[in-house]
Amino acid sequence: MVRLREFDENEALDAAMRLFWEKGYEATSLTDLTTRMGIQKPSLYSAFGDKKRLFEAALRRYTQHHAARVRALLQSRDSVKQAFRLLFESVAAPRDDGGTERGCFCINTMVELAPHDPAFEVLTREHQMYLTALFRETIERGVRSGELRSDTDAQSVAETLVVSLIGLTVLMKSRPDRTFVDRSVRVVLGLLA
Amino acid sequence: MVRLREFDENEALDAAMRLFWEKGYEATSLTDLTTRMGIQKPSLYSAFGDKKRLFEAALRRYTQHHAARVRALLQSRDSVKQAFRLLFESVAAPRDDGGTERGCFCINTMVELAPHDPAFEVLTREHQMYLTALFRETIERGVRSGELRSDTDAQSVAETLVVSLIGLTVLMKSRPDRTFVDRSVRVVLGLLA
DNA sequence: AATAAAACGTACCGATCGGTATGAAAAGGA
DNA sequence: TCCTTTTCATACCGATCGGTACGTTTTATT
Repeated sequence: MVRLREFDENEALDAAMRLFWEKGYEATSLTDLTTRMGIQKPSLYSAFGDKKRLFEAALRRYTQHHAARVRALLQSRDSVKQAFRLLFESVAAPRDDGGTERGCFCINTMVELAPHDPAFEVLTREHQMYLTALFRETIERGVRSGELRSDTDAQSVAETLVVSLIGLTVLMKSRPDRTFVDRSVRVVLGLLA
Repeated sequence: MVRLREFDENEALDAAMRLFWEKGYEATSLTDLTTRMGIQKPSLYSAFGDKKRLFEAALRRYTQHHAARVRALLQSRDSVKQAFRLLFESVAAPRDDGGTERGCFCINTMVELAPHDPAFEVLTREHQMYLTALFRETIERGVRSGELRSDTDAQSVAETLVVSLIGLTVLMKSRPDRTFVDRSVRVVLGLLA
């Protein structure tokens, strides 16, 4: 029995993720979605449920990929300071391109949906907590290696770096001066000593 | 000649501001607006133009009030450290209320509209620059009074505090633990020394 | 009191919203 | 090959979207 899917669910979800990431939940219509996903509405509904459920699936996909990327980036350098500098500069990069400027999907969702939907409040909080754990572990590695001062409060510094990274990501959306961004990154990374 | 307005433009704009602040641009409908503003659609259009123009007027009103509030708060204490602590704690406050949790209208707009609308990119950037100037002047006051170290880089620290305050405001939307918030505020304010 | 100008309430506009009913097409099991 | 089951495409649903035409009511001026 059965007729099998003619589209790849992962590819379709990926397309939905990029669209929600770029435009947000409310500003993205089902027409936008079906066009970019390359499927029709009934296929979308049978595979992913309604718009909110599709959005949630897209966000979960994003947070998993994002967490993996941050983890890989932090582990890509022996120097903890270098690793964090790499991470912050990947956010502070100019992006004066023609490409799409999207920031962080999870942060966008924190602003648009978390205050009005407990499910997204939890989902976004858990991602920030996970990033904080990654940061703390990396800082602890730096303490063990002797790169960072032995009296470093890894947890507190990790939390502060997460807050700063969120702030920097949001601020970038207003395209501030490079000097502004560079100086604040320098000060923030100065917390690692 | 002429028949005069039966509603107060400032009151109506104030109601629109609170609504956009709470729900964002896309999620706020004209029906929501006319209901809360207490006027009909033709009155809204003749007084404020279309939805985007009304939103822009509401945001300008917000940034003016917000800037005045921050300025007053920073000037309310002789101690610069105390003043910034007051400001950051007003953002980090629990708000475990039944009231509306809204965060900062300007930050919400940075996330929702600035990346897709140059007018709001400029408007939100200018507000952040103004806040940065307020912070810098306050820090310089602390340096002059001897409360802060004389080698303090007022501009860089001001920029970093703005970034941190944005990050904290956004993070609050996911209702993180008090301990997380308190520790990161403590570390950030540690930049004032 | 007559008039002209502006704001009011109502009722409506086409377009689009998120979501679905329906029937044809496709494919594994018998 | 026939049947059953799922997916596909089309066409459609009521509701709501942002925005406006229009006729009435109000008011300052003459």
